[in-house]
Amino acid sequence: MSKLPPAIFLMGPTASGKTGVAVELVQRYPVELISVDSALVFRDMDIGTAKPDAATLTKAPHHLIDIISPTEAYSAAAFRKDALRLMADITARGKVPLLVGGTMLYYKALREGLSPLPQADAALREQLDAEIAEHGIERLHARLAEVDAATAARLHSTDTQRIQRAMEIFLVSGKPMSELIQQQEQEPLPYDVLPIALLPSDRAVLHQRIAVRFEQMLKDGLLDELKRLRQKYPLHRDMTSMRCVGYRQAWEFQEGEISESELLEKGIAATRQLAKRQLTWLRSTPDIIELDCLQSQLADKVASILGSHGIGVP
RNA sequence: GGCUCGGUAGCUCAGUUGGUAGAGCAGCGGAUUGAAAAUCCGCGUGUCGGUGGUUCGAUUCCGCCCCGAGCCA
Repeated sequence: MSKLPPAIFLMGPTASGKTGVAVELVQRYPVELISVDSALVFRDMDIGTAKPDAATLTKAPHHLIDIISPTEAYSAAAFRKDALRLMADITARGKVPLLVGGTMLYYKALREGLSPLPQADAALREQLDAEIAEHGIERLHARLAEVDAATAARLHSTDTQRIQRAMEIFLVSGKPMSELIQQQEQEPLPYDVLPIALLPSDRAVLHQRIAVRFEQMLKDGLLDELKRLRQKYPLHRDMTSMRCVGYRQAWEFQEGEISESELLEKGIAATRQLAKRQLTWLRSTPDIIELDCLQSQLADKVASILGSHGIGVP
């Protein structure tokens, strides 16, 4: 029996109430919050990301919120590095790291590690973008097949992003991705992880919540927020930040490409689709403790799970 | 009240010169290694508005009825 320090993962689809639970727990238990969210990292993107408000963040501070500009890029690898550092600090302070958020790839990268692949190369990506625009993705897929047949066979010929990434890996490192990923990072996560998933027992209810929340975002000024962002930063619609659910559709509306009712409909649909993909991840996540996020007193239910695992008793 | 055009999947519509039908979107399932709120893959039975008639056979042709839009009174 190893004596690894504990860490809590609080997972769940968008609009499942993760933040509310985390905020309650941090006030009752010796835990510190680390956000696991690829959209909350962006500064000045508050309404559309459903970021906890300033007052909430004051009483329940989250690490890894507001850490980069909307013009910058974050990544699963950057998250892993940041989270490992923060978790070590938190543990050293005698507290328990509570990771909360909905970016499932980040949890996976943290738990299982990442292969030693080269990091993103913005200039090269631009070059490949141009090539794809001119010759099409099929041709890049064919080129990839010449240098990395295994990866090309694994990827569908229309999966632009992964084909581009695989080619980037080869061009930067001189080695095929299929070879590099054999060398999985060995070190397991040095924590005793308690993974909890908040899942809706009734999908229709989650959908209803999503609709209400998106309408509220529009009332709260999502469009104004995007206007301010575009004034403050040199944003482009292809940037990661501007591909976020809500912002993408708001951008389309501001460009006159869709109507206001389409903005509402498409924003809500995109959020539902996000939730569905998050649920797919959760089904394949090992060892999770499932809780119905639609029940009342959710935080208490989570607290009792922590208690039964020896967390929270001072 | 008369005439015209519509009524087909949850939505928008295509189509069947008569052999019971298919796209997009939505939805559902899946994949997921430095962009992941991204990117991609798979899944299409629905009283073809209702009812009578013609026919071996009607969603398709004809009659009547219902509903919607428009024009004329």
